[in-house]
Amino acid sequence: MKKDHQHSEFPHNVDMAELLRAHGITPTHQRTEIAQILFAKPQHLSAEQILSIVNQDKPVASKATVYNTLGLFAEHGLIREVIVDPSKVFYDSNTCNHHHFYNVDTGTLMDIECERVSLGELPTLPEGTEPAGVDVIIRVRNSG
Amino acid sequence: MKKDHQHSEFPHNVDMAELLRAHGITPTHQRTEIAQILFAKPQHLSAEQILSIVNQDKPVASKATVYNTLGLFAEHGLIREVIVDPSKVFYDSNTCNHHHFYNVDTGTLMDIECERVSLGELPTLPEGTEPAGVDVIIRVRNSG
DNA sequence: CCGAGGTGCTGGACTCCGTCTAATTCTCCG
DNA sequence: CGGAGAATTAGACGGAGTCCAGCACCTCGG
Repeated sequence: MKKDHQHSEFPHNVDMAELLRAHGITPTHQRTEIAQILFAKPQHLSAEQILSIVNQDKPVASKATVYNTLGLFAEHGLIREVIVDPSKVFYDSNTCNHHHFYNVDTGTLMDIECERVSLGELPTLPEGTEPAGVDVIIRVRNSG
Repeated sequence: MKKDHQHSEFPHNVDMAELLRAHGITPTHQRTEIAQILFAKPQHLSAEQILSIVNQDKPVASKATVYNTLGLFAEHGLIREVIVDPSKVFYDSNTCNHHHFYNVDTGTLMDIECERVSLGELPTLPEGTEPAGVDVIIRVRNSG
């Protein structure tokens, strides 16, 4: 199969390439395509969803690349992993400090602006550890 | 293989049987054995760990039964599912309102008494939903 | 005592998300 | 150009959890 990593005909890609570079990530065709999907709007997508979206018109990235890329983005703080469902991880393109509603009936994830949750200061951490993130998940179910 | 659901030679089992009945669960040999493991002390075990503990001396319960039982216990509020690691679910025998530290380096889970985390009142829930639980997870990593 | 029906348990096959591997392609720079 | 190192790929693999068809055991009525 022929590849064309170097052709970036969409000006949009340039912005994404800059964004990636700004986070210390070498931009590639696959990475910019995935970044565009993620940053099209604030949303919560699973790896499987991203895999199918990125390849819906023509094959762009393999499963391994999607997983690698999402891990890389999360590692560099571009996106945030949200673990609420044991069966899959969601990736959140909103990295502002915020929390989540999770509807256990529908599997839907919604943001909560952090001002709407008053969380006091952190308790003393266990010996020899440093903070790596705070997740607040409010699980809800349909009342109907 | 011969079964003996009805023989409960350990007085301990009686307590567990009562506990199960009090939560509307029919006590069986497998269920009381699993309950004893869970409630021996406050702890966080995965389904796989429980499976191997319950069968370490002699075969007591199959994988399917362990999963069914843990789901049943969680459904009836005897234990609490803790979802912090995408690769497995932990079951927490402490159902008091509390939160968790999760060490991402070691995979260790620790309780935080709820008094040590000041969490204001819930934000307005999404339309047509009712609360189903609040999880606060403070992720830490080794600073060494 | 017998048989029927209901609940619970079982092992083994199966699914699904995610990871690994070995081989290929791309990029970059001397 | 040419070679080293990074990125990507297809497909095999792994592990947690689910499903299913059949068996074991309990209860109850006759």
